[in-house]
Amino acid sequence: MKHLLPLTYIDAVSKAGSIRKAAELLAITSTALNRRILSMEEELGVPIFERLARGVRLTTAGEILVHHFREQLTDMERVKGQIADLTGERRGHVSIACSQALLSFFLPEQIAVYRKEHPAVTFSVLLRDRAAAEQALTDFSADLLIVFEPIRLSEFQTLLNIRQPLHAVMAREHPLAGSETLRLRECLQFPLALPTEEFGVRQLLETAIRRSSLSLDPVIVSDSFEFLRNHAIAENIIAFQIPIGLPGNDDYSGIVSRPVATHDVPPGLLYFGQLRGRTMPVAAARFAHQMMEHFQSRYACE
Amino acid sequence: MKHLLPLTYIDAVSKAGSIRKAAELLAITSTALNRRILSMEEELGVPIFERLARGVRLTTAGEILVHHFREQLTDMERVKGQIADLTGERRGHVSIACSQALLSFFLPEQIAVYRKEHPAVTFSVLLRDRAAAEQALTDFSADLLIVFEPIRLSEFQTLLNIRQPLHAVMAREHPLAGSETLRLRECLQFPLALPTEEFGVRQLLETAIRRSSLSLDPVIVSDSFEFLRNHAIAENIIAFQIPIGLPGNDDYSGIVSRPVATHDVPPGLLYFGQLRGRTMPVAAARFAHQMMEHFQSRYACE
DNA sequence: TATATCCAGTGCAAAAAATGCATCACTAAT
DNA sequence: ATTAGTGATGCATTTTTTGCACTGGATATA
Repeated sequence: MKHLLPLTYIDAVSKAGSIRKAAELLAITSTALNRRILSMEEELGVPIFERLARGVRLTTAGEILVHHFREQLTDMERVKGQIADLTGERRGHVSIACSQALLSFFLPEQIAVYRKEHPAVTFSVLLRDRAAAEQALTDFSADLLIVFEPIRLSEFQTLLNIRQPLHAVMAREHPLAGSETLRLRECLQFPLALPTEEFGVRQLLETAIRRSSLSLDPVIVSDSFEFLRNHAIAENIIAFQIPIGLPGNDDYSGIVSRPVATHDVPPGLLYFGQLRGRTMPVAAARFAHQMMEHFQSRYACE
Repeated sequence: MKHLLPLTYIDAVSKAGSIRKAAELLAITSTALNRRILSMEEELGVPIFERLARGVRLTTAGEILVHHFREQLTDMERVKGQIADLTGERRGHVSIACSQALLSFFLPEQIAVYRKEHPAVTFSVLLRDRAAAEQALTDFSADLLIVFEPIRLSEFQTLLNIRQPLHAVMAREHPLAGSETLRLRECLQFPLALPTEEFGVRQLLETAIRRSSLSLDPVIVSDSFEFLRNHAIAENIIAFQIPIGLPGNDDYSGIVSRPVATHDVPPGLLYFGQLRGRTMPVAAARFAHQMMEHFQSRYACE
C-alpha cells in the first residue's frame, strides 16, 4: 500500500544502518531516501536517526517510531488478509520462529496439511534460539514462536505447553532397540552423540546427570540434530531427541527412538505462543488453531 | 503526519457519507478526494465504498479498513505522545465518553487537577448513553468510558467499578434535610422530580418500587439532571442523583443530598474502563491512573 | 601525515504525482 | 419534466518527488 511506503523506508534504513545501503536495497537513490527521512524528522519535530561517520543509528524516539511502524506494517497485512477473506479466497502469510527440532518433521508436515487447504497462504520458518526468537516476536518478524526452552519475555503469551519426554535415538539394529523404555544408565553404557550445551536436550541430560552418580561423555558433539541422527545410523551410537523432532514412523531410514524413563530424565516443555495482546493475522491465527488441535489430540498438557 | 492523510480522508468520507461533503470539510476538491479513494480501492483490489445515488456507504471490506485506519490514527497520536515524553514535556489528548452525572462536578474537577500538572494535555468529554459510549470506544473516538449502566460490549475492559448508592436531593430547608439517611417511603411522601426512563437512576428507583407496595408519581420529568437539581431548589421537591453527580460540599447553591437506605434502593454501579487490548495514549493512561487513585481512596469497590 | 573511502546533506533541473476546473452520466426527489 | 444532488473523467496546472552532480565532514589506511 502506497501510504505505507515511508514506513518501509524508515524500517529499511534502521535495518541497513545507513541511508545509502538502504537506498540500494530499495532500488531508489540515496538522496530521495535521505530527503524522506529529513522531512519525516521535521514533521515529527525530533530526529529519528543519529548521524554517525559510517551511517545512521536509531535515536530513542526512532526506536519507538520504528517499533510502531513495524506493527502497522504487519497489521496492514492482517487487514488485507481479512479483506481477502471476504472475497472467499484465503491468502496471507505466516511467520514462525522455532527451534531446530521442529524443522525436521513436525513443521513440514503441519504446513503441508495447512497449505493443502489454503494454497494461497505462504510461510516463513525462522530457525532461532530462544533469545532471537523472542526478538523476532517483538519486532514483528515472527507471528508465532515454538521453542523447547522456557520463555523469559514478559510479553510472551503461551498458547500451549507440550510435554516432551526425552527419547534415545539409535540404529534399528542397536542392542537397546528391543526395549520399550530405556533407563538412562543403560544408554550411557554406549557411545553418545550429543547436541552442544546451548540446546535444551543437552540441558535436560546435564540436569539429570548432576543428580546421579553418572557422567556424560559424548564421542560426538554437534549443533545439528540432523547430523546426530544420521550418525546414529552410521555408528552403533546413541543420540537423543524430543518426540517432536522425530519421525512419526520408526521405519524412517533405519533409525528407531525409545523413550528414556521419565524418572531418570524429567520431560522438557515445548513452548508455543505469540506476542501478548497482538492480534494475529488471519492465516497465522488459523494455523495456530490447527496446531493446537493437533497437539490437544496428541501429547499436549494443560 | 503526512503519510496518514489518505487514512483521514477515507475516515472523513465514511463519516460524511458523501465524497463531496467530506471534500468540503477537508477543504479540498471532490475530484482530488474521489481519485484518492479510487486509487486506494485499486491498490486494495476491492471497493471500499458502495456508490449510492445520494452518496457512498462503506462496504464490508471498507468497514474493516476504516476500523483499522482509526486505530492507526489514534495509535500514531499515542506514539507521538510517547516521543514528546522523551523531550520532557507531556502533551497529548484524552477523550472520555460518559454519562451525564459525571459532567456536573466530578470530571471538571478531575480534569482541572490533571491539567494543573500537565497543561499541554487537552481533553474531549463526550456525553453518551451506554450504547453510544460503547460505540465511541470501538471506533476510537473515546479512550475511556464511564457510565452508570452495565456494559454489554464484550470488548470492554473494566478498570474499576464504583458503588453508587442513590441520594435524594432537596433544598436545604426541606423537612427531610435534617435526617442522616432517608427511607424511600419518606421521600415518596413529597412531590418528586425524576429523570426519564432511559436513565440508570430512574431504573434503580423503578426496580426498587416494583418489589414494594409503593408507587412512583413524578411531578417533573426531565432528561437533564442539572434542571432536576435546580428545580429541587425552586420547589419543595425531591430529586435523585448518585453521589458522583453531586457537589462534594452540601453548601453548594442551597441544595443538600441525603443517602437513601440501601436496603430500600440497592446501590448502582458505575463502570469505568477502556477497550480491551487497546494500548492507551500516554496521557489517557495517566489520567485513568489518577482517577483510579482518587476512587480507591474514596468510595470504590473491587 | 597524507590519502582514499564512505558517509549525509544540498542546489538545480527533470520527472512524476496530485490537484482543480469544466463537464458528463446517473439517480431520486419535486 | 425539472431540479438538485451524486460520483466519475479528460485536460491543463501546480505541487511534490526524484535523480544527478557536487560539498563537506569523519574515519580508516598506507
